[in-house]
Amino acid sequence: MKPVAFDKNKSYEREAEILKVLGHPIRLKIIAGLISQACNVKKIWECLELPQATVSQHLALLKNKGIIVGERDGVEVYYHVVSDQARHIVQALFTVNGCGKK
Amino acid sequence: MKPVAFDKNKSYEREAEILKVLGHPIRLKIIAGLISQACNVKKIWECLELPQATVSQHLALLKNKGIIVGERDGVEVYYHVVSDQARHIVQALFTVNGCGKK
DNA sequence: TTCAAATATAAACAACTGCTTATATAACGA
DNA sequence: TCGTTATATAAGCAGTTGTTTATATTTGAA
Repeated sequence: MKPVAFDKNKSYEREAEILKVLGHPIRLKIIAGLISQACNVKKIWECLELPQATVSQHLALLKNKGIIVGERDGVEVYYHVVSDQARHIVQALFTVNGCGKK
Repeated sequence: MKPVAFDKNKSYEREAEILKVLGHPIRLKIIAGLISQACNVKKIWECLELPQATVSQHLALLKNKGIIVGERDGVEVYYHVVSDQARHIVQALFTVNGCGKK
């Protein structure tokens, strides 16, 4: 049967959470970067010219939501994107141009 | 030339804002509903069993970000989605299953 | 062991968000 | 005009978020 347009029962909690996590300029920047190439933490904060702690905390958030994972290689930790959902969202975000004005 | 992976200059402000606005369970519910059919305010808050003011405020937010527009028909206001970007994001969100775990 | 580099974590605090409650505005019919 | 319905807006407040600063942890090299 067809889904109801406005469904009070379907919660959307999980889906909203993903959008919310990606909905921050720094995290979006990080994810966009990690989609194009896995990377260690230092390179990220150096490239973005942001404090190390700030970047680390954003990475922790993304990791906790299952969007990225880190792999340790010696002293460094390389992060890469594991969520196809995140990849598709970012792709959708950038393949459509502008704000929908006709 | 190829884009740099981590670009401190590209700001992502606008893009992050769209994700942020959609990244709330109620607003996501509203948008998902409006994508499948334009609707007036009363029907929305009745279907979702939410206070009128709450829904109105979320609608105002979505409207201010250029994601929906309202059209008045007498006393009622019908809202519909105008942002293709929003449509694509929601589509991406629901066509990919789960959280990227392998 | 000791040191330095890379990364993570914690505390504090200002700023922002979302809800509730109350009130305002708009449109229409009697 | 008045009352009613639909919608919007505002104030207040609790809870959340993001940044800064400081400290902890992990690893490898000397």
